[in-house]
Amino acid sequence: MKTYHHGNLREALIDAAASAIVEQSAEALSLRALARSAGVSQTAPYRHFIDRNSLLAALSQRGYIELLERLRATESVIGTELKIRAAARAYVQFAVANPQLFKLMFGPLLQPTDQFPELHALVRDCNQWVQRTLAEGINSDLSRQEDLRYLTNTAWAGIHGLAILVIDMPALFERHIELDKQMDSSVRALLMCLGH
Amino acid sequence: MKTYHHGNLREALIDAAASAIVEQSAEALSLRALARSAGVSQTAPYRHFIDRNSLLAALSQRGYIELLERLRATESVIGTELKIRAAARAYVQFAVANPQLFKLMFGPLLQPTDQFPELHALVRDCNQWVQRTLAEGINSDLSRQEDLRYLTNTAWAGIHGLAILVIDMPALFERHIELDKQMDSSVRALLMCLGH
DNA sequence: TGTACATCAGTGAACGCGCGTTCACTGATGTAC
DNA sequence: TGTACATCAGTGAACGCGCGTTCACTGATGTAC
Repeated sequence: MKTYHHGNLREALIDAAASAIVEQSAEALSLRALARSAGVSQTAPYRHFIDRNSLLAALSQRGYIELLERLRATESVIGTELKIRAAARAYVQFAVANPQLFKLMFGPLLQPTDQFPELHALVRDCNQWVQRTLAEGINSDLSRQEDLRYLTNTAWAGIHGLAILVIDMPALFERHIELDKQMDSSVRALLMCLGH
Repeated sequence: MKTYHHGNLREALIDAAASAIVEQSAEALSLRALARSAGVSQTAPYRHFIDRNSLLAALSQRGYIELLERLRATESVIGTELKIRAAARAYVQFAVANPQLFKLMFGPLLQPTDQFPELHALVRDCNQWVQRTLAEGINSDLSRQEDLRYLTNTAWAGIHGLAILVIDMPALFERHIELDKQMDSSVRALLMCLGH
């Protein structure tokens, strides 16, 4: 059964990392542990990744791909407000479902991402998707193009901050606070700030 | 000059930690390095802290004390909107000035804080101050008390998210984005969401 | 004022740990003729 | 179809690192009489 050649070690290692990051922070992941859980010697990973950060970059990439999928899936929603709402919820739900991965993706560990071109492109795609979607949701005349960016940043910060607070300060959301209602409240604020 | 007894090693170690955290994340701080930079053997810290986390908790405490000072200093501002604005700016400015410390304070490393009663009390004070200040700034009738909390969480998330994005995704704020203007935009959104 | 002694705050050696990475290697696979 | 050989994807030992923490210790300080 066991072959000398694994066949798909690269993917298997990223799988192992994806499992491990459910319970530990990305900083706590070690190449050796991942190799172990893929059933392979500790030096085998170096056939597929030049170093530890390259593997983490691949993991982050996978996260961005899933996040983008979830976000793009909301494009079919009809109506500006409902669309924005669906996108914001998808964003927060992804973060809550994958807290450590989310923090790897939006954290400083792999930044700047210039070193990892594929990841870099995905980060850019994701940022652009968010900015564009929010910009399209704006319902008021802006005197200048520049103001648009401040507005979309503000809106994004509201959603991103909710995600981070839920992950890092769970105590805030314990007493009778339901995440669904909290998201509704935040989405309402977001829409208001976009002029709805 | 050098005495065998340091005299104030406890504070000196926290000082060293405060210096070190300017450039590294809290995770990267090591007791040994801090002892070294305090000019003391690597085991000396154990006279003052039972373990590494206790020292980090003391550092976090100091951060909360400063943040609370900065926030309380805004209480003298006259006028609800200006007061909220000043508080939000103080919060973000503290985060930007002390990014790694801010992340230690609001991050998962020391959470739950039950283990460190003094820190725990400060965290609670800070949360309460923020919630109360935002609640006092609300300018609309709320049908139920419960809704208040969702609203203040939303408002806080907006500010906290801005702080985190500025720290972790600096690329977002590079092109012609001025932090001051961004804060104004976020504060405007915050006030709008509180009913102004 | 002097002395015996308890206590406090340091020291330095050592333990055991897991890590990232390099190195020379070997077994498996694919390909040219 | 068979064989020689290049290439690929693993192995296992080893290096050097810094860490948190424990231990028995010692020098400095404070205090009771």
